Amino acid sequence: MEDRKPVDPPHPARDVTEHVGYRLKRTAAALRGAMDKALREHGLTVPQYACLELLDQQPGLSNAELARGAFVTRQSMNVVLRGLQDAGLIFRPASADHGRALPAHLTAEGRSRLDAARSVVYAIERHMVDTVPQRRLAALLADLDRMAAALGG
Amino acid sequence: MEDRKPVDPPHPARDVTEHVGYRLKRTAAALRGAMDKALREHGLTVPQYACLELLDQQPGLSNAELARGAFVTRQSMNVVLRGLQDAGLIFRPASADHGRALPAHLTAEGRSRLDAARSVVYAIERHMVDTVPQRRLAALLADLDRMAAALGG
DNA sequence: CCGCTTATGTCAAAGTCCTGACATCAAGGA
DNA sequence: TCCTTGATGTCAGGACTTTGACATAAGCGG
Repeated sequence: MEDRKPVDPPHPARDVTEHVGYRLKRTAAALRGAMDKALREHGLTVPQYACLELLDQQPGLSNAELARGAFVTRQSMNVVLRGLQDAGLIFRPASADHGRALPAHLTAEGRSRLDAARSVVYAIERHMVDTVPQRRLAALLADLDRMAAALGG
Repeated sequence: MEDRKPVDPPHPARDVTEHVGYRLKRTAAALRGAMDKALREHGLTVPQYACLELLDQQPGLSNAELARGAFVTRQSMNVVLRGLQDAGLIFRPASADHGRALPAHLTAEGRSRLDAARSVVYAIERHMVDTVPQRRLAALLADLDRMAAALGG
């Protein structure tokens, strides 16, 4: 145990840029920026795209459920939904049959717009993921999950 | 039917929540939320804390340099700096001797506030990092770096 | 020396997002 | 039954961030 010569303690690195949190934010910011730039050419924002993607895979999600899925508040998701609805990309019934939750669904145009945007987003993600060794990918996903769970995500 | 065949293709997972980008955003959002809640008790926002941390390790950074380090625009960082300056946590000379960049420095109060906030932030990060197996940590950092670099971060 | 490029700080305007608050609705227990 | 709890949709206000633009200043090559 005393053969350990580095003066700096291994855990709290002296440089913040060495911290996991900093790297995490850095990578997330880079991904957000790349997606933002690519989606702008398709007339979509990142939250809008996330909303469409969620609705494609789980039709009928309510505003609150979409908000949790996109990691924003209900209020923010509400304006996103209004925008998508005004653009004719999604459809919501005027009133709910059960409870207050209004189930949202993609329109035909919404689905085609999503397909177009999906191709560029997937290309970005592919380019990003291809830089990590394939056999580490599962571990990476698991680690991200564990960290999120530890923080109450 | 055969035993447990991988019906879903391994690469473009059908469920967005399986994508690396989604997990990344999820984890980053969880960390941001935890930090936001903890820092609020210290009267600091996350960008303000990031700014103090950067200035502690690299005194004399300019507005633009801090903005790049905190992954925000120069305009946003300018607002952050004004707030920190009004609160007496940082100090900037009124005019620059060389160029237009105004080097910022922590005040004594800024340093003490940072020390207090740092303890809770480090506790959060420690709790998060402790969930990933120690021998994977270096690989995790490397993978995050590679992904950010691939995206031009 | 002069023009060009790059980088910086700043301002104005808009958009985005969150906090706080309120009313509604379903479910469960006293 | 009542009513407490939890979840949802919505509104208003403010805080934060970004986009676009402009003027200034250093570096460089002609």
